[in-house]
Amino acid sequence: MLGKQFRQLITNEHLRISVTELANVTGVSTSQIRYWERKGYISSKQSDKNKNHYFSFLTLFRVATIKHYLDQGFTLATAVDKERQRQELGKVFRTFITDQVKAITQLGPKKGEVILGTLTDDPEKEIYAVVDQKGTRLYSRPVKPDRH
Amino acid sequence: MLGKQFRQLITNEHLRISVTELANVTGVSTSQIRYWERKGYISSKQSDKNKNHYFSFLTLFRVATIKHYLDQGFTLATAVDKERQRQELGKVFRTFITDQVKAITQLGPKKGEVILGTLTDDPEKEIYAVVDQKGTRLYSRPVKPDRH
DNA sequence: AGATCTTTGTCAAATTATTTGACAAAGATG
DNA sequence: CATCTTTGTCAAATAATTTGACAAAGATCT
Repeated sequence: MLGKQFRQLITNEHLRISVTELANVTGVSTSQIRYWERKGYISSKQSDKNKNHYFSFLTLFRVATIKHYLDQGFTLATAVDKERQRQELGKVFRTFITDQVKAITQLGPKKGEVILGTLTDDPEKEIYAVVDQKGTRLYSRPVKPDRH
Repeated sequence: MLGKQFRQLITNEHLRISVTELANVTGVSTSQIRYWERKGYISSKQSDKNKNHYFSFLTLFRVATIKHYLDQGFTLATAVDKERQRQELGKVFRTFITDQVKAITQLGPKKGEVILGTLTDDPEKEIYAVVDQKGTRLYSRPVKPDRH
């Protein structure tokens, strides 16, 4: 199922971006990133000396969070602390995508459905979102019995 | 709100990856990617001749989908056709993330909540997911009246 | 007030990564 | 057999990045 593949792409820990891209997307300069890495606040993957540094999506989230706190006026060390305390909202988001988004199916031209699964306190009800050109709308429906 | 920033990072059309990264993540070789671009099946951003080609996340999804169909035995042209007919599940997914994920909040250490909004056919009920180390669970609750 | 630390920017030499045109090759199709 | 599709490989040229070094501004400490 393609939906599963897409979700794996998003959460793929091997998906990585270059330092320049990280800087462009987050607004944190490459020299800041270099310094933060030297301080041990963030990490990158580098197969050998002089080779490119690559950053994971989770690191991207973390850098964006640290930047958020720096913009609020905190010192770098405090921003890093607060980011750590938040336990990486990026991971929450990733777990949600991986475990809660069950399937993505296509219904027709420019129309699809995202299946979110059953309610924990009402397992007879399944939640799904309809996505089309107007946006998205959330619905519930009774769980269909398995055909096999 | 940080949750919004994270969602913007995922759906950010300016987030881009290099051709080598696209090849690594999708399993499609760089010479295939070059050929597909020459054929007009996919596109990249390139600020000038001889500069790096950069691919958007949506293009990443599309390449992955085309690869999926090639692996099923279709010719390249047919795979591209089928991908076009699917209207890019990646866009469905993106719209879902952008419009349906309302907020991501943190409740405590390694625990958070993803707010999905109200049911269209029952606007008094709000759906949310609790994310923790066990995974995720979906719940509904009455909509709280606004304080402001 | 001076010393020290934090944080970020800039530079240049060295190295890696990518682009590009060209060509080969295998298999499919006409 | 000719032509097209699709992909791989090569090498020269160019871009992108790394790295160590150093400067600078502001905060903090003594």
